[in-house]
Amino acid sequence: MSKKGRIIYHVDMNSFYASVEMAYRPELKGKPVAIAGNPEERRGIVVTSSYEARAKGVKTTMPLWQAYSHCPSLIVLKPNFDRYREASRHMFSILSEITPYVQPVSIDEGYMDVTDYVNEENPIQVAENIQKRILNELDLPCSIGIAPNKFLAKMASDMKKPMGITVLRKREIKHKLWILPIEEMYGVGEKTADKLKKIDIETIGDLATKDVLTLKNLLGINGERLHQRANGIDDRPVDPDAVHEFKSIGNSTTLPYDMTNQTEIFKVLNQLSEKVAARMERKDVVAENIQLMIRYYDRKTITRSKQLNEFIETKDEISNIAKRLFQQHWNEDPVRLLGVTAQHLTPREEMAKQLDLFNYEKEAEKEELYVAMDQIKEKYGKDAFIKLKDTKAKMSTSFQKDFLSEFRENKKGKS
DNA sequence: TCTGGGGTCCTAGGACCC
DNA sequence: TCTGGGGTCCTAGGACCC
Repeated sequence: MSKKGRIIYHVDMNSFYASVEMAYRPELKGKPVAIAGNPEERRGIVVTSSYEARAKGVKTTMPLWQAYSHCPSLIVLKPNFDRYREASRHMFSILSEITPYVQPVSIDEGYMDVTDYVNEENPIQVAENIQKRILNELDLPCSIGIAPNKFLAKMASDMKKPMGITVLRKREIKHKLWILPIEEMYGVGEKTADKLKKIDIETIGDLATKDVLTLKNLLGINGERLHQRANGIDDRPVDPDAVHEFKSIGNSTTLPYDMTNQTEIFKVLNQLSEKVAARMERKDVVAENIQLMIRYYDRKTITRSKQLNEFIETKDEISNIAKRLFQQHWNEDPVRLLGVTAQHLTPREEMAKQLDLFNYEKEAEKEELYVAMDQIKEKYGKDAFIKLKDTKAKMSTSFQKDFLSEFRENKKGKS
């Protein structure tokens, strides 16, 4: 597939959680609605809010009390993740009717490569149909960006909300993209924006026309990449399989109050480990690394991990490692948040293959060891060999390895 | 009485091997 | 009796996104 002629959509649901709630309860329509983690507690923050709430100054990640102060009539709801997942599945199934090249990137957005499924003439028409179907079948608004690559499609879908369809062609970059402030660029967060502003980069255009070397020195490889993106270059393919490739599964929780009692803390670690184990089982994966996260009362956060030389999967295996890590690294300060994450995941089927290979290698090594010993017997006589055999039982694995590599070297030298 | 919970990717130093 | 450079793994932390 040629890179030049791609047509990529980025479909982005508008204030997704709030919109789903409004679809379920139409009486909420037109009202300021916010979804918050735990509305009963002071620690809740706004996860999503309706456009009516946003108009009053309510913003994502804002603490609830602050949101109320901006908008006293705010209706705050608990998240119903099952509903959101259900709506998400339905939405993606609509997209998948157009093309199999659909890559979900989160619960409420995804990319589509429609190059082979859309005539040159009608990409906008196709996008309109998608938008209408999602609205008719789910009562949910979305915005769609249409562009020759993922980055531009992502930026385009942000340009008109809600219910927008925006085309961003290569030749329109200068007047549609470059005029945007640098902090609106996907991939530029607070820290990077600050750094860029220090060298007088205020807009995406400033970034695009800056020399790459300066950017590389400032931001490393990311500087190079951002420069490319700002110039409309992005070759990343739409990868429908990316969803299945899990790198980690973790659960974390901000504690109802700061804890210093280890028994209480261990109880939480058990609960978190149980959740992680359950999700691992659902995804049918095993882990080789466990990470513990501790956030202290002052928000200072540390992560500590343990690489294992075996595959683990049960809640006890996970929680034992998490608890050990905790004991090793806790500084006895009050703990605000705990997290347990399983990393280096392997699908169970692949694990079986890997174990087979491992065993095979062990067997092969054993064979080699025997051959080496036979040679020693020949060379130095039976007595020497018997002595060697006695010590063999005491040989550590690492010693055996050294022994083998030496043997291999000698063999190489001879042949 | 600020700031959740789910992730991904990158960096950088030290260990270890060749 | 002095000392290179590349590759990979492990660990910890940081930036970013939704």
